[in-house]
Amino acid sequence: MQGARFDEVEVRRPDLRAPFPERFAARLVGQTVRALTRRGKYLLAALSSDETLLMHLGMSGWFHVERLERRVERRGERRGGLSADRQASAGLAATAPDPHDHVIFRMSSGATVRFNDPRRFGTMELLSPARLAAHPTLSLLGPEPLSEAFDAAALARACRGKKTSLKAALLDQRIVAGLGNIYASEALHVAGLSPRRRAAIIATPAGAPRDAARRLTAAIKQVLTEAVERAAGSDEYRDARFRVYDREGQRCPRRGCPGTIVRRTQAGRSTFSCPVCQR
DNA sequence: ATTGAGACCTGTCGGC
DNA sequence: TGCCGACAGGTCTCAA
Repeated sequence: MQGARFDEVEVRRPDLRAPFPERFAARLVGQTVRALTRRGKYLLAALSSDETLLMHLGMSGWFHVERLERRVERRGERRGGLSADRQASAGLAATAPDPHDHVIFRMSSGATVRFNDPRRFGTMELLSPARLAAHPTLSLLGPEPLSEAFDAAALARACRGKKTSLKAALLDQRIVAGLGNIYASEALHVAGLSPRRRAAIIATPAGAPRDAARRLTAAIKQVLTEAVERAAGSDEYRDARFRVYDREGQRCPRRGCPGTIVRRTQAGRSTFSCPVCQR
């Protein structure tokens, strides 16, 4: 998409979690994507008109990219290796779109980009610079977890005085941007911290980082870095093997730990942890 | 002001 | 085989 123009925009189902912007397709066609970036779980396409196309995948959303130059695509994708069913659905797309393909972008580069989202929790917004800057969620996002700005001091400051649990704090996008339910559990396990402890325990009353803040910050960076490396080009969600997520009743993977993974509900979400090595 | 619960929507899976 | 409830990766709103 980057550097390419929207030649055709097909909205096949305009009612995602939020309704589509007025005249969404008409406003996109003819515009060029100046840059394609990410902030937290949001994707941003900066457009030639200075507007931004803001996209979120929700729970079940995904983008499928298909190019006209098939040979180029095959070579490019070999390293990651698409799963067999995804290749099959790619072949089908041209003739019989999936009923959950809600938006289709046809780009001047020859790429066709389909946004598919069975649960329709995803969103697409088209925002002026002013409305982008004032976006109620985006403007409040915390630091990028893999940036230098995210360190033990920043995490401790954000958690200072918080009565909520560590798990809930990690899911709060204002504290750190982009962690979801899986990697919140994973990071707490790596850090050896119980998801049920109060978030405030990682900071001194003055907001300075305790050792737990250092361990947690390092653990977040570690699990995300590993996940990105593993996920590049593959179906990460289905293929991934997690330390604790979705492993209730199994042995704790920490060397020498005799614990068994438990699942508990916190703030309406499943949390997985080892009650022996996470304190 | 913070916090947790419920809502949004569809698909899948396990149990009976 | 078929039906039913539980559960799923994320926000967002509302009421306590």
